[in-house]
Amino acid sequence: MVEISSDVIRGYNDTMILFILLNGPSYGYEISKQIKSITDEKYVIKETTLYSAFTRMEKNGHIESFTADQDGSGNGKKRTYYRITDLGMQYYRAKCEEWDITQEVVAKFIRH
Amino acid sequence: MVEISSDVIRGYNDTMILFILLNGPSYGYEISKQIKSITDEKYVIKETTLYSAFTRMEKNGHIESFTADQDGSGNGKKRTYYRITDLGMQYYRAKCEEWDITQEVVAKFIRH
DNA sequence: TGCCGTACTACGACAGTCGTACTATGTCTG
DNA sequence: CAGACATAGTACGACTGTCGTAGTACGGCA
Repeated sequence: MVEISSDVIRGYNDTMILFILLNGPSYGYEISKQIKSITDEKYVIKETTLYSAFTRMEKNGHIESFTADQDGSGNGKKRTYYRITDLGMQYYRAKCEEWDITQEVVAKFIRH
Repeated sequence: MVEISSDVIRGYNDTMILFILLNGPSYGYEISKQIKSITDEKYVIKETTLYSAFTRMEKNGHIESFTADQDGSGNGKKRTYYRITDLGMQYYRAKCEEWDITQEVVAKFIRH
């Protein structure tokens, strides 16, 4: 099994998180499970990486947080949800474009 | 012009350097120029990044250094050349495989 | 009762990149 | 002839993102 080094993904964790949030607000634990399942467990984001990404991204204005119950009962435990902002959308789109270039560039140095 | 963030390339600088060295020994300034030209100036490695990569890679045993004159005259200024080692070759091949997986994984989070 | 899953927070370490600055030589140009 | 520019580096400290470790707290299930 080829392991993906974090140095490669570094710079795309935020993009992955934003991608998940395109489908509506979500929260830490759920996002980490989705990343795991989307990648067939080829990439599993570390908890600390994820939560520190939230802090950074909220500071950047790419996401907004709000708290809500786990169910709709109004008495349940609270969870911190995040939603993507307009700025986050812009950032996401820019990252997608950047990815195209990056792929091209790196490919020139790959020989099988 | 889409700029490639260093966080993405991080982890592939070494691979790029090794790729250049596949064609025989080379030295810092030459390698940086080659990376620039191969990528049509889409990626330009910083001097400090390059030279600190050399130190790291030699410590890792991925490259070996030796000094030689600029020309064959025997009186010229010395340059530090680097050549790829067997271990470096192995590392390079592993990185190429890793890249395939990385591409796949990141692609799942890209939407145009 | 104790463990697993959920849902986090805190803290400090580490690696790689980058800005800045400095040295030194050779060549080209006005 | 002076000054700019290309060549070929070294030194040092700052910064960012990731990660290891640890701890909290609640619910459900065996």
